[in-house]
Amino acid sequence: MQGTGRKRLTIRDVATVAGVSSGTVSRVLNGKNWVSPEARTAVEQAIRKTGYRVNPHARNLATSKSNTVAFLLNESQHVLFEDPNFAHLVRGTARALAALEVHSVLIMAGDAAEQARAFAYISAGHVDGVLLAFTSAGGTPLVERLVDAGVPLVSCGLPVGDFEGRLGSVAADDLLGATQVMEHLLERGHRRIATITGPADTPGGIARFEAYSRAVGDRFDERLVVGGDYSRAGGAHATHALLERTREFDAIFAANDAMAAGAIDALLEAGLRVPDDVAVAGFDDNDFATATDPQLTTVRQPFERISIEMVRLLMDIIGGEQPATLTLPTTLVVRGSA
Amino acid sequence: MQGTGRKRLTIRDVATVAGVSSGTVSRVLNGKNWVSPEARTAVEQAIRKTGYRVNPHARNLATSKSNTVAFLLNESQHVLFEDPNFAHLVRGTARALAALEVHSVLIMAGDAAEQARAFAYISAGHVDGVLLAFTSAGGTPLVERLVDAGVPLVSCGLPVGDFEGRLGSVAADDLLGATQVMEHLLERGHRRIATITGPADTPGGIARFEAYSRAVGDRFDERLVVGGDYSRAGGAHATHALLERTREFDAIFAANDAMAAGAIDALLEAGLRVPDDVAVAGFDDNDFATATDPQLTTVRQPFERISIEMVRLLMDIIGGEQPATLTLPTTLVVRGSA
DNA sequence: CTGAAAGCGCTTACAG
DNA sequence: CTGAAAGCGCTTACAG
Repeated sequence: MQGTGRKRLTIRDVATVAGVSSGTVSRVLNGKNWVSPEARTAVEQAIRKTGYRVNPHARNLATSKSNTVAFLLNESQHVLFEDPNFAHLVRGTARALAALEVHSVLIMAGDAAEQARAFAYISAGHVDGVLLAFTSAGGTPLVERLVDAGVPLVSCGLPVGDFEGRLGSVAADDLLGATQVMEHLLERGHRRIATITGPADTPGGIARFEAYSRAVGDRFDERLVVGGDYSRAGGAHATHALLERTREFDAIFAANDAMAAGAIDALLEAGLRVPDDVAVAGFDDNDFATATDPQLTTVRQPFERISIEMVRLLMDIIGGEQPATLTLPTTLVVRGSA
Repeated sequence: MQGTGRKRLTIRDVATVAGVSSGTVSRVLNGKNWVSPEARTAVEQAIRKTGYRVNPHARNLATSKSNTVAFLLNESQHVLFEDPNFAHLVRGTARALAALEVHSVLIMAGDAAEQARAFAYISAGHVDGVLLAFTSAGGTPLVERLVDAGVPLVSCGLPVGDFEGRLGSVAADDLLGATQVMEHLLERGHRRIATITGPADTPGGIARFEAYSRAVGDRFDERLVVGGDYSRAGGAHATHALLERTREFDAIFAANDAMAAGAIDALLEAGLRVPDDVAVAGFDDNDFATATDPQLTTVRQPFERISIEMVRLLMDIIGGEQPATLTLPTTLVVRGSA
């Protein structure tokens, strides 16, 4: 990669220029303290002068670490690219990793063939650990193999399956968040609150519905519960289904913002006013929340912090710590829709 | 990564089990022919038995290659994730690379900081070459640095800027494709054809407009030309603008499918029928083309083949060949919209 | 066809 | 604080 065919510069070249041994060069490269100020500056100058760059392969071999972390996309691209939460997470973790000077790469593993390749790549030692988002059932086999192989792993949200204590995870407090919206809806005087749930095979979907059930208590009416798939179209569809069953509800709590946006679409289409006729609340506080009219009352997931903590946890695990689980608080964001 | 803390298996362990020297193990690993059938099977069995995996860092150091290629995302994620062409390309090239047993990683380089990190990562030798899609002006500086550093590179479409002969590229024949649609429109009897152009800083945008101009010839009327940004919303917006200027047109050629879909949105909204009042044609033949009603008449870009050729070209360049430029033919796809 | 050995470019105890 | 040296796990001429 050195432009012209020139032989690659090595640590020895730098040592020669600086008038020290290669061991010393390595020490300044790695920020060790057992280096005299003079030696250090001599080496630093030599590096600048020669344009030396360390050879990662040699370093990786010597340390048996790669100094890079993978963000694993174990879903079909399609699904992920449409999800703004996912974009936040990829961006946030990349930034957090960069601050620690560790590299990050994205690895796709949508179908079985890709999963096999991803496993080979990761377990061969190309990366020191892996970050994971939204593990749905489809990605579980890969995660299982990775965990079994002893690869440090942290996911956003608990993955489906039995991984207790074998991988780290950080998630927003779904129960708290959903309770916050429900209490807000109740405070505003709503008594017939419908809900559009998330998929039943996702921890978030389950917890948010649980909070809903507790909040409505005795008034629980299963006609007011309709299933969704976290997509905007799904939210609209669910709302239509709801409207066909009954018009006797004055609020909808959608398990995420995309579905809440879809609910508003459907409500407006049906000639209903939001929030006057029906209030709508979501969950996430992502791009969808401000793309509707009225904008969404919702629960903010602290993605920035989630990203940072995911990275911190992963680095801990790579460093030999036991995998921990972290739950972060959410905050209610009140806008026009409820 | 070896599950428990066991010492990592090496080629020597395999050699011992197989009763040969480590050199021989290496030879079968690398598919050399100077290995007797007996030795080969003995080694293969030993590998299976021990579960040995080669250490990529050691191999990379010895060969000074990484056997991995990067797909560089030198745009904000946002833009790319919404573009179905991009998804095809990433998927297609990953598959083509996999067939050659070379790894692929995605690297994001949206802002300046990420670009700097991407450059460091790539030029350090982590990858042997890089694939690039849709180089717009924003990504140019990075591409320039990479090219200067002698990194093998191939882009889909010619990048903006002066890179002649210094990077490979493969693209569909925009001029041909756009001419195909225009001729189809003309054959159907349309005489007042409007166009929604792509951004003027993209080669595709320029070529498609060029073909439009040639096709309309003397009848060129600048009121029928309106600028777009390749997005669906942009296409709708452009169409509204067009309708405000004049209603005297019987067809629209949009420079891509997303804008064509937007054009249909706007036309229907204005109470016009497609294709009866106004015919609409696009370019790409991607997911948008079949998501409209009526479905789009458009030009198919052979993404599958583009992907394969991009990889082939890149491997050639990595192998020491000079960067080549490849232009692939397009085909007209006639559906209901025109 | 195969073994012994050098070499890839670092890091890191080990002496001093 | 620093140098000499071993070691990381492969690949690849070089002999044979």
